[in-house]
Amino acid sequence: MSIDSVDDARSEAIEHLEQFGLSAYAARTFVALTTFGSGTATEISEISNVPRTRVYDAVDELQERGLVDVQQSSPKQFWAVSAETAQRILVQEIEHRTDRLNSALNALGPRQQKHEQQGVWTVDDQPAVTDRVLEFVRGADDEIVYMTVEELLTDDIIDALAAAADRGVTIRLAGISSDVQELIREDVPGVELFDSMWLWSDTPAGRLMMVDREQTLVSVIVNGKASPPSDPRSETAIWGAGETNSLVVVLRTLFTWRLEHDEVDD
Amino acid sequence: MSIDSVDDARSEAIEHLEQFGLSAYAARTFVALTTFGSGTATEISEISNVPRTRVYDAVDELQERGLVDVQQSSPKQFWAVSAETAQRILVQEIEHRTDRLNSALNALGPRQQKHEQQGVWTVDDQPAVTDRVLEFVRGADDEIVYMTVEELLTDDIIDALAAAADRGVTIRLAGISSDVQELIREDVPGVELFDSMWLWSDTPAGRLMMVDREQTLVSVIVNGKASPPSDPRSETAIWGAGETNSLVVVLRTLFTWRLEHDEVDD
DNA sequence: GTGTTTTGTGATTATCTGAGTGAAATTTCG
DNA sequence: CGAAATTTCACTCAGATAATCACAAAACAC
Repeated sequence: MSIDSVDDARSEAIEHLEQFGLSAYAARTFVALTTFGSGTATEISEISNVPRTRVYDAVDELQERGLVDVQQSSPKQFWAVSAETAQRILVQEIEHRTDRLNSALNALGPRQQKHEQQGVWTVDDQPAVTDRVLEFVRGADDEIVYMTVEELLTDDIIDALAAAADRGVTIRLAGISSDVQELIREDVPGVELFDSMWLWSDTPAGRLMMVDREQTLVSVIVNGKASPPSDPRSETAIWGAGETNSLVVVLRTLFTWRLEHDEVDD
Repeated sequence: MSIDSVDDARSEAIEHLEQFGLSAYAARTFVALTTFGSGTATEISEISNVPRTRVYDAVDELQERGLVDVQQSSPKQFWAVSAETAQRILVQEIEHRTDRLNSALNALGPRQQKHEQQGVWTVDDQPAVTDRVLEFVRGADDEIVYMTVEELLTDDIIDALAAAADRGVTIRLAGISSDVQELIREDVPGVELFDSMWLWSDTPAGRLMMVDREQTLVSVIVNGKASPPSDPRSETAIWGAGETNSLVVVLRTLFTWRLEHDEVDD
């Protein structure tokens, strides 16, 4: 293990600890202590570059979080919990927080979801688009039509589709190469696969979906812009909901025609 | 649901969102949007007290985290994801972070744990003490002696003890009322229970433990100080490790005598 | 089409937290 | 007791973020 890789790990650990709400001093102190297990303020200061006089504050902070124990002697000795224990402590804090956040948000009164909407919303970045797709799939009652390319048919989406199928939702999938079709059939029983070459046969792909004929989403990969090989996950989507929503109307027309036409071939 | 309870939930949600790294404006904007589902900058400003001109920055921040979608019209409309989705997004971020943190910490080189130590370390607050107890139990190889009162024999400790018993560690427990003894026997097969009235029969209880005869921990409940009914979870412990550690030597002597003496009665 | 209001963007100021520094108080040890 | 180290405390400074303001662009009213 080279000096650099240790230094990298060190600064990465510090960075992440700060994101858990620790001060810079506390984070650096903890990392210093973790490499040794224990040490005095002077020792900590030397390898962490934390001013010696402020090590004590940093340790106080860590102690309150249960990450460090102290030996009441002079000079004081400080001891850090193991990486595993630290992780356990931090994760537990987070879980507690997410629970409280969730109940607080729900206490604000469940708002009226879905239903009629006028405009069209835009979502940026692939993870966010995937989130929206998942949300739609999870809320589906009757039918899901989903056209995409394999790169965008990730495991979490397949799982959500399978769950929807389980509760009786009709799944209609398109855009899958025949190789993958078999796999999908196994994972999502009852899925209905149909061709879709009439669209983006070779274009910079995206997704196209309709749920219960009243929610629709269209996305495109937009890495054609500045730097093609830079970030392949730049995707932009628009979506709309409601019987009379313009985007819904357009896509429903398209899909309906396509699906009916398909039934003949099938 | 009264105004106050809604307000409470609101500020609590804001507080927690900030702890996830959101700015105050972003947090308040998100909460405002969550109550409505969607709205314009002016509407958001009115109920969130975020300066209208700053709502846009706040929304940018939320958009980058995938918590809000935008409608490109004038006036712009903003839409917030559901509480469930928000939680999913945030938890996923956190999980990613803890993974990276853990590997970074482990990359710092596993330090030499346990072994000979000179002094005794002090731990404050009940959760932290429990953490240390758990750490000891998990690292036990041969034998665990644990004396405590029922309040401090929580489920996670019982689980850890059961796991230790599974891998062949001898468990010797004391301080349990006979009512609970039966339960313990079921959860931790092979556990050895012995009496302990010679200590703290009715005193402000604590814990006393020894692992592999080379790690020991003593704790006391200290709520006798300022306000008795204030915080019942104020516990302070000291622990030490190593064959020759003074605390270990003392406790080992006590325990050894006690255990041998006990065998006769048993 | 023009004047007025609303909306969006950018620049500017104020406030606050936390990093960094240094001076006193305490302790240890010769 | 005095010197050196340790520990605590008070203070300055910088960067971030909250808050305000000024202006351009768009929508609306008439």
